[in-house]
Amino acid sequence: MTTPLREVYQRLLVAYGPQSWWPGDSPFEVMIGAVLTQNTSWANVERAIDNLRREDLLEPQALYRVPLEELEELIRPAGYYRIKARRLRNLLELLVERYGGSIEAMFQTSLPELREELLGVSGIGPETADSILLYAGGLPTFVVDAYTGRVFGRHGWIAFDADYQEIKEHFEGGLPRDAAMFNEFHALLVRVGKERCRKKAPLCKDCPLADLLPEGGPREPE
DNA sequence: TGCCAGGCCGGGT
DNA sequence: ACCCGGCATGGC
Repeated sequence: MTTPLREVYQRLLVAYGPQSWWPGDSPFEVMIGAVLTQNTSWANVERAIDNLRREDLLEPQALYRVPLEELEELIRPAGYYRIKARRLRNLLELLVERYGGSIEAMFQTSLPELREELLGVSGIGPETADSILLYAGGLPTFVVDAYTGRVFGRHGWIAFDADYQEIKEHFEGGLPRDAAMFNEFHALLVRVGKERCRKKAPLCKDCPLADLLPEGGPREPE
């Protein structure tokens, strides 16, 4: 049985409506948020971003010039603040030193090339890279996160031990290469994951995908 | 109180 | 090629 990708997408869209996702007033802000939200709730990320906004630091050159210790204190509410300050700095070095601080210039680079460049930055892994490419750059790459694997794993559509690349290819291979749809689909998966597919226990009652569950209810990892 | 949140790295087998 | 500890704040 092949995964009913389009069916899942349609149901989520009907149930929840368009998510108009990834709050951020600019591509740069979205990019910063992608790093800050690593394994962290968005509410905490917003506090950190608010701190940066208050100091007028949501601009590449300005943030690049902030001393590391100062950056650490500003983003502290987002957690992992020391390592994330270093990761932001690494990313800013790519943006400023290679692209002159121009987001527009950065996104002139082709999707596969820019993806590799981002992955070459210490602290930018596949999900963060894809989030930047899709949500800041509007480029058609599918973002996989913990919810994606959990929702599809519990329905038996993918293996629980499938790695990032496998899951990504599962989606990209079964859908048209459309950035707006990738954007919406991932946002909907986070929505249904948060509300109906927590780590501790699945809340399958009233889930828009409930009747697509396999016999015997949701699957669990070994 | 303890568990969890929109990961990723580096060192050890 | 895996496996695992470390990283840190705030909400429920």
